[in-house]
Amino acid sequence: MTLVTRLGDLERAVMDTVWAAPTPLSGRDVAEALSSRGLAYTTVLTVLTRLSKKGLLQRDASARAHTYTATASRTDHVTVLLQQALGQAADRQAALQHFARTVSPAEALALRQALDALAEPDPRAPDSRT
Amino acid sequence: MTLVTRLGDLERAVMDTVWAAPTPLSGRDVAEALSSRGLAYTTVLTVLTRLSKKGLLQRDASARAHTYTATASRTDHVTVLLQQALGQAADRQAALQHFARTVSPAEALALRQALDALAEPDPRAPDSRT
DNA sequence: CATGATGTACGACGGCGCGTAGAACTTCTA
DNA sequence: TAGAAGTTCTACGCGCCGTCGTACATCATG
Repeated sequence: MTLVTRLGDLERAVMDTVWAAPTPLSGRDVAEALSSRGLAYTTVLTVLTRLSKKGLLQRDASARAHTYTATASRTDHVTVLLQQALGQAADRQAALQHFARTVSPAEALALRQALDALAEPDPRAPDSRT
Repeated sequence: MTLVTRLGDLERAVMDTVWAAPTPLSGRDVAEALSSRGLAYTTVLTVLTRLSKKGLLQRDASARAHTYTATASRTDHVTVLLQQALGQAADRQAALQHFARTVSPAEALALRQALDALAEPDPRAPDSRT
């Protein structure tokens, strides 16, 4: 089985469209968003269906025009990709360290913050809502 | 053009073999290493050639039996994969932060160390070889 | 109710990447 | 000089993906 990761160009464009939308989209919606590609409507439908079968989209068929939502956020998806990439390493830690040296300063900072938040699991009382 | 990333199963196995070897390998060497797959010798040769064309291997044709070396270390390769994955994100920093929360404690530590080393660019004198 | 309009489902085709390998051609080497 | 050992080239099959067309279902309306 191919990793869930495998996305073609059009598939990615469709996912981007869905991810960018705040609400479920119909095939027509997606087709319109991608109108610059001059695709046949059914082409978009096919891709939508394939993405659903791959588990990346969830279809709501209650209405006549089915609507689609992403099953995972784009960030979640990227995390999966990152983990998969990391899985290719012989030495995961070494790979991470090497990778850390390739990110931008801003990204390094963001990373550090996330790690800090991990290390100090909310020192304040659980309901410090005062 | 497909990203340099795309490796098939056999291609990956071949790369793993080459990466694991301390010295350039001949087609015969690789074929032997993968003998458990019962592949024809020419199959291995074909893959070796394809990987060379993809730039992942460098061929030394000086001897009769050509030898192959990886053009990048496995860790370098993984770094490319990680960057590519990250490139899929809409918000790279957010993606990294999300990712940071998914790594193991040991990996988090390794990451932090690398980031620390980045922040404090070698306080000691350049040639502190004493 | 008859008819478009709008939608979905299914099947197809072409191209490409990858696993797989045989055949042909080139060198060594005993 | 005849094999052995290597390489190159060509090719086939399959699965994925872009791309649709067609057939069938359903809805809104005059």
